[in-house]
Amino acid sequence: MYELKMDTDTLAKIFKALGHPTRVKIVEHLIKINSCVCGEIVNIFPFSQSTISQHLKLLKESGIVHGEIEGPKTCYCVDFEVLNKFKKYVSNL
Amino acid sequence: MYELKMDTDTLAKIFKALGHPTRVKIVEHLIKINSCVCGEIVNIFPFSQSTISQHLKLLKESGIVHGEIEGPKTCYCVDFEVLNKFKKYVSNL
DNA sequence: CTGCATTATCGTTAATAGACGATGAACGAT
DNA sequence: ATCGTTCATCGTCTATTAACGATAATGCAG
Repeated sequence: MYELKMDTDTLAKIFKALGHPTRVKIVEHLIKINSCVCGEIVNIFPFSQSTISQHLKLLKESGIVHGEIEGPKTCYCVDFEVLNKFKKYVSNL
Repeated sequence: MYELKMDTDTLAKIFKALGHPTRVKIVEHLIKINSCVCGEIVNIFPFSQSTISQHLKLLKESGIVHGEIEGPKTCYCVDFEVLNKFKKYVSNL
């Protein structure tokens, strides 16, 4: 049903998405709270709302995170399907 | 003796270094042959020698790879110390 | 319908990355 | 001492990234 392996381009895109300290911290935070989180991500970091929004967009485009609109807010959470495939790849390096 | 944890900036630098398909393949290759390899890396990829040299430089700067000069050649190999810490981080995500 | 809160997008600017060819540096062999 | 091999670095060009403020879009509350 699902692809088992990730191709190199997909992997590189995820690596690239994680290639910024702020995005690493965003993903760590999303994993830690283990649920979707709406909005307050912006308040955690010393950057403007638009900058964080851009980081989230990059993370979404890589597939490691997805966001769902819930009314006026947007809910972000880790895509554990993708994360687990990614982790499996790294652990097999 | 060694640092056990990698700080976020170091991690992000490694992720970033792996954030390009060619560099992913270079690292995969270095791991597969499990030894230092001199030179012929350039021949594997359809890019110029200078481009590959740049990619290797980035990988070296991230710490995941190191290169040693052996006479007129340069020997590249994975720094398994760094790689293992990195793998441990990812597996704990 | 008006306004408020929330998030995305646009436009800008400066910095970094990706690719190349050309040049330069280091070494071994002749 | 010169030549060929190997690799790094420089300069250039284009494209992408990171950050911001400003603006737009969405949906809820009144």
